[in-house]
Amino acid sequence: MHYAEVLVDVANRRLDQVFHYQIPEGMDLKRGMRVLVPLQYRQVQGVAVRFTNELPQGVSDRAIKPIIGIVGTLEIIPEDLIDLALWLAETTICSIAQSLHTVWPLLKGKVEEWVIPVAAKEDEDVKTLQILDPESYHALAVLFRSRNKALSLSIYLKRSGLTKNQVEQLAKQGWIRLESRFTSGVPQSVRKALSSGMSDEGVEVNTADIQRFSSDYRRVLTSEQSNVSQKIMGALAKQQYETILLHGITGSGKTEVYQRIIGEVLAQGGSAILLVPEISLTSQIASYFREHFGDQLIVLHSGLQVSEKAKAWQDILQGKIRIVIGARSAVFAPLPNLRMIILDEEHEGAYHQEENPKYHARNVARKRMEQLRGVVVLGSATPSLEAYAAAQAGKISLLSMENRVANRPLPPVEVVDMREELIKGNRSMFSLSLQNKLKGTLERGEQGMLFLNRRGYSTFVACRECGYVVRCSDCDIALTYHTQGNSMRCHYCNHEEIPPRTCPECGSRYIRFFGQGTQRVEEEIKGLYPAARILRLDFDTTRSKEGYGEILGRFRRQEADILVGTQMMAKGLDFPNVTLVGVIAADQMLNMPDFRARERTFQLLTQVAGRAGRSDKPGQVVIQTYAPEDRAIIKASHHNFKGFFWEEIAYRKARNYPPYTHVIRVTLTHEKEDRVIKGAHSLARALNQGIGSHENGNTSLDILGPAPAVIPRLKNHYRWQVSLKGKNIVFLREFMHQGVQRFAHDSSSSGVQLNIEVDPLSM
DNA sequence: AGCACGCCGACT
DNA sequence: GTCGGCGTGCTC
Repeated sequence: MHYAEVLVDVANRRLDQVFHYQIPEGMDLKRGMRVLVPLQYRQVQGVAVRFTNELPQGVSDRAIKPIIGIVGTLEIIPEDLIDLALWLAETTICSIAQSLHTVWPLLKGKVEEWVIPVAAKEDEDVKTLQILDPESYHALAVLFRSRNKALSLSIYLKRSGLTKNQVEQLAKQGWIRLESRFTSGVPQSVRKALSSGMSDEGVEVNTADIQRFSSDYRRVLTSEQSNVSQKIMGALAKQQYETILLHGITGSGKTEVYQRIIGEVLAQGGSAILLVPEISLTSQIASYFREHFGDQLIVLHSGLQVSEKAKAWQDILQGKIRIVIGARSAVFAPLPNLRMIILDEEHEGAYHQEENPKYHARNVARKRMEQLRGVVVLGSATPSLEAYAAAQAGKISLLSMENRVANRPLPPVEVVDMREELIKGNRSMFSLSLQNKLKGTLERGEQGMLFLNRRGYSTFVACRECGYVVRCSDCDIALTYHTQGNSMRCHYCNHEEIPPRTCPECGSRYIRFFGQGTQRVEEEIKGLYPAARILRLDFDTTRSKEGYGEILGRFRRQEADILVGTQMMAKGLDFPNVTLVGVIAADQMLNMPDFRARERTFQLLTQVAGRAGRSDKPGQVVIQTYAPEDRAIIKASHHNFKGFFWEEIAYRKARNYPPYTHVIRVTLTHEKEDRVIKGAHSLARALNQGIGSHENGNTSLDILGPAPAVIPRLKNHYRWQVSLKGKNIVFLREFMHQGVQRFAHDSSSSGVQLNIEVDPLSM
């Protein structure tokens, strides 16, 4: 007997195994095909992954059901991508259904029940029914009146007002037939949507950036650039997997290197993927590459319409496209003969996906290139400690570019100690030095950028009498005051409240706003320089008002003198007239309760500082801080990445933090507190059972918790945590996987949601 | 996930 | 008595 092994498309850990089905006579089933299969009471989609003559123990031959049919015969999932999906589910500990959908988005579409009237019953019998059972008659009339004489069950239930049971009764009596149909998620109108000639995201293309890139493109490569390109081409020629870290300071011209090496990949008949951290950055870099590579190139990211994405995928599969530029999800692009994946700004957190499967594009790129024997290039001016440490350990290669292209100097950075400002009697948000420099910048008709990594007006609202802090009723998070609408908002769930006039705890009138946000910066600038024109760039303004591109466009056209914003202002922006950059409170990031806070502060300061003086006008940077002696601030002010790296990596090693250790964190959530607590204890027990049954004698392993999560309640759900900590990530994953499987079979697990994070980026 | 089965409290 | 809520179990 020949069976097909099928992965079913149901996002549940308990179904993460192959199910065996009979292959009906005459069915031409191939590996990677999508199939419709019966699973208990329903029919589900699945992917045929293997053929076998054997059944696993405990599965009897009589239990095996036949495959119902093949779905979309043309779309066969390539073998390496099936393996990639299995690897992804294993390494991120998510369900196989979730990883399959991520690796192969064409899997969308669903099985639906349809109601079809039985033709023979239409005339005489229906009239009889009208007399005997008027209610059913009306329900049937709905169906016979519908245009195609068939409706999906869900629509039919709404229109007829029947319950599912009543519909099944009608089916038993022979009036109607119930049938499962597969509705593909890809509309036929695909072509139409794409021929209208929009830019890649339907966003206005930024001409200033295109011009900048174009002039760069015509330039001959510097010796550093061509040297580095040669070395990467050498790696490519070996036809072996290799990861190369390209550390090049801001303005050293990494983009031209990417262009040169992608050209080489194409010349060898291969194809390549270039990843950028954010969707907003794809269009400008794509315009630059399009000048050279024309329509062999496509932009791919999650912001595209379903139809656009489907069309793009079809073009890629048919070999019409050889370069894909996109955000992290583009790392899965099924390019034939893929030889290279480049991650620009590899240190960016946006390469990590927060939803299942919680993957890091860097790891996926490495896996794909291992499979296909290609090259991964990681580019950054401020590499992640992880990547640079791997390079120092010889696990990946390191190439450096230490000079800027036109020999433009990096801007001088002044660090201001805000404690001294207070001693001087200056109680404003701005140091005297920053005030002076702002004044000069405005007088010269130049522009400035002010950076504060906190939106809203103030960070919390509290009573000065009793210390009561206003918190979100669903999340237990301190609410942030926004002048807009005079409201307090929860930055986790967006819950909104009017601030109280008196303290709800003690009744005092001393309710005050503490801390500072971007709205407050805007207001204070207006007070100091009434004539200055100000724009604000943060989550609130980009969402509610004109949006990101619009605000940047206005600033670029110099319709404003000062741009106030959060970290979304730091990335890849190039405004020639900006000569002053001020960081209002560098400590805000530095003091986050996270061992990576210092690394992030260094990266952000370096990037923000890089916004000043990008043309021939000299730039200057002011960093305000209460911790001027901190290494992140000192090294960033000296533009000294290597110095920072060696100090910080020593600290990580001494404290046994990543990359010297690994963590898997599980957050359990449920509406009811007692259910989460029970669940968390049960999971901890399930994990503890693993100790001893494993050969973990010389492998370090700690089980931490169960304990309430850092945010104990979020969106009306209680949260508890259990974590694993240890040296060997492969062992940790396997250990956790088995623990979770045991937990899933425990009764206290039902209804409790698990959020599993392997090597979480923030702790 | 999605469905059936079985067990308990509050209604005609 | 029985309706319906929820906890439990199973899927080739």
